[in-house]
Amino acid sequence: MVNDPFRALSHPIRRGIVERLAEGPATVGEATGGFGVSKPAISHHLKVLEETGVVTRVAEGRTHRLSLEPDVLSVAADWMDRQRALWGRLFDVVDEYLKEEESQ
Amino acid sequence: MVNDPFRALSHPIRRGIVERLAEGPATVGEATGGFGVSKPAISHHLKVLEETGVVTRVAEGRTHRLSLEPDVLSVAADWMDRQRALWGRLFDVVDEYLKEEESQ
DNA sequence: GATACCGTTCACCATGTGGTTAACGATCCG
DNA sequence: CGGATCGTTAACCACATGGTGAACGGTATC
Repeated sequence: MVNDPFRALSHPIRRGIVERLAEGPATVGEATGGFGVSKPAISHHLKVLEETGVVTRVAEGRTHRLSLEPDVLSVAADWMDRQRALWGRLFDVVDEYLKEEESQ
Repeated sequence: MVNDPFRALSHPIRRGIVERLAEGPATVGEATGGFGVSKPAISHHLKVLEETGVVTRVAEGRTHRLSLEPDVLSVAADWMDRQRALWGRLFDVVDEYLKEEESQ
């Protein structure tokens, strides 16, 4: 299960990187500054984001330009939507049950 | 970061359990059958789901009734929605970036 | 009471994860 | 050329994760 967007999002630093890239492409330095960890640690998180397909990278001179891959993230977003649709229906079932209780 | 729904969802077996519970409460056996791992492994995954607040449990005789906690899962679902709203605008951002490149 | 069943805990193991410092390669700039 | 900058790789470490078989505690069933 190497290509798993949920795995990519399971660490707060990686979610932070995704948040910044959701606003637009950025270099490694721009996208990862201020997390309070060393550069190798950042490099590792970027590797995970690349392996899972969430982020792509293009070398530009001595910097790298990072971009989000919405299609891959959509796999996770769509899964969440499907589950939410189901558990939302559970609320309705409970509501109906409670109304039936009241009317008796 | 112990109470992190993303951590709960980072393993396919735990997502499978969530999928089943999204259709309604179930016992451990009902919710976790057929994953092809031993009972201790299942027990551990349930522990993670409980620790992260995604699942609650009520003992009923010798079985346990598991229920989903939508509020906790909504934290993850809402985050995904916010990001998706941002990366939905991303196509325009990329267009602008490419136009700036061309005009230079 | 004996036995089967549901699910957990215990002890253990292999691997993965996340972090560090040090060194490196490549690129830009004086 | 020489030095600063961007980001990676290498080597290492501590801890978390995910799995197993064995044993256990309650609860139902006969």
